[in-house]
Amino acid sequence: MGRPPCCDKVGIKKGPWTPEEDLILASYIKDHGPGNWRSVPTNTGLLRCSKSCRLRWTNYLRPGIKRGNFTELEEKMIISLQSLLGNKWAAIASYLPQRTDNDIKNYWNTHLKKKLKKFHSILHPHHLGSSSSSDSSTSFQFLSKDYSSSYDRIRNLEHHHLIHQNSALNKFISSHRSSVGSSNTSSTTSTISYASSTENISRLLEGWMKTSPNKLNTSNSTTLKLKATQTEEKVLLDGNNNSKNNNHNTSHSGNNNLDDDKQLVKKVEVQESCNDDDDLISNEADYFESLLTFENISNMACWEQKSSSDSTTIHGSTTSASPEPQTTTTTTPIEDRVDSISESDHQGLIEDDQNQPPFSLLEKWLLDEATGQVLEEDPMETSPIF
DNA sequence: AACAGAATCAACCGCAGAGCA
DNA sequence: TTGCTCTGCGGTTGATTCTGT
Repeated sequence: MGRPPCCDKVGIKKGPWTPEEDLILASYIKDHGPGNWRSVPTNTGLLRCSKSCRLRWTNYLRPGIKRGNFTELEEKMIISLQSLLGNKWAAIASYLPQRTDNDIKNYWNTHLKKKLKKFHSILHPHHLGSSSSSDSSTSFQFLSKDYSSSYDRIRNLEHHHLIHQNSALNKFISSHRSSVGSSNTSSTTSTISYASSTENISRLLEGWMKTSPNKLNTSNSTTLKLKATQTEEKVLLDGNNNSKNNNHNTSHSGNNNLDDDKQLVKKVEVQESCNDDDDLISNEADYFESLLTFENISNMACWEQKSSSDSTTIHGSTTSASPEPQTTTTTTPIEDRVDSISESDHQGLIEDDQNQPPFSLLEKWLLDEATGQVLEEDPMETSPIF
């Protein structure tokens, strides 16, 4: 005998959620925590099925969700992860904790797929129109393939690149996995994005944050996390820029050949796309090439390592997000390189943090909100989802 | 200003795996 | 072991918004 049916199909409301429904759902989850979705509609009186409630919560109401424009960093991470994991949006989303799988999926389908297709057409102008047969799950793969299929030498080069990428990215992923895993149980999840992304709900729930226990600690960690996040993004972006600059001023020992080859790739691309008419396209090519570089992926690993060390630096002993269990596996030479890059950049990270750009108005508002003290323990933050 | 087509994204649908009775 | 529900995921849809004419 199984369980009783989760919800009647009759009388179930569909379509967009109203603010009132959001309020009811958020209030309920505030009191009871997420989970046990089957009981949510009956206990709240919402005429929604449990599935719809869960979806609404995870994709919209859940604290910590960032909405709106994707940063270049996020974009690159999505493309890289998609190439590695395929259309595993939930898995990809786990590396972008502030984004939902739905959001990432939508962004991929509406933006990135087009960009990749466009880039494909740059590589194969004579195939214009035929690339439409490529589906989203393989678009990055075909992109990568484009590099390798045309020129044997480039193929070998790309093979090496992929090895480098996978090594570095796996490192990045494994360290991030532990980070994500531990942050799930930590109490330092930022509440900033929640306020910024669902301000309507936040207003509806005014007083929630201000009456919940533990807010002081959270506010500290929130403030610091905001800074940390800014730093992380800056570092990675700077890293990418640096890596591009390093094409001309190679500073990574052992990368000379790769850099030379990359320039060769670039030249070939230029020849192939000689009919393309504007800087936009060449910029796109640069952009996508940067996605394929070892340095790019390396920087992700560096960024991850930095962020963990940064986190301890910034959080100090008070609100450290989670002891980042750095895996101490035997490292390959490539990983050694990644490590050395990371270490050498560590100091720069701290400096970066000290040179934070001024907070935006919203951030300021949020900081004020956070330092208004208020914060106590948010029931949400103890939930496994966060 | 009005319309059409394109773009966006919240929400739905159906499936699969895990867990429970 | 079986049959059922719950939960999560990926693909798709359709309403809304944006943009160009």
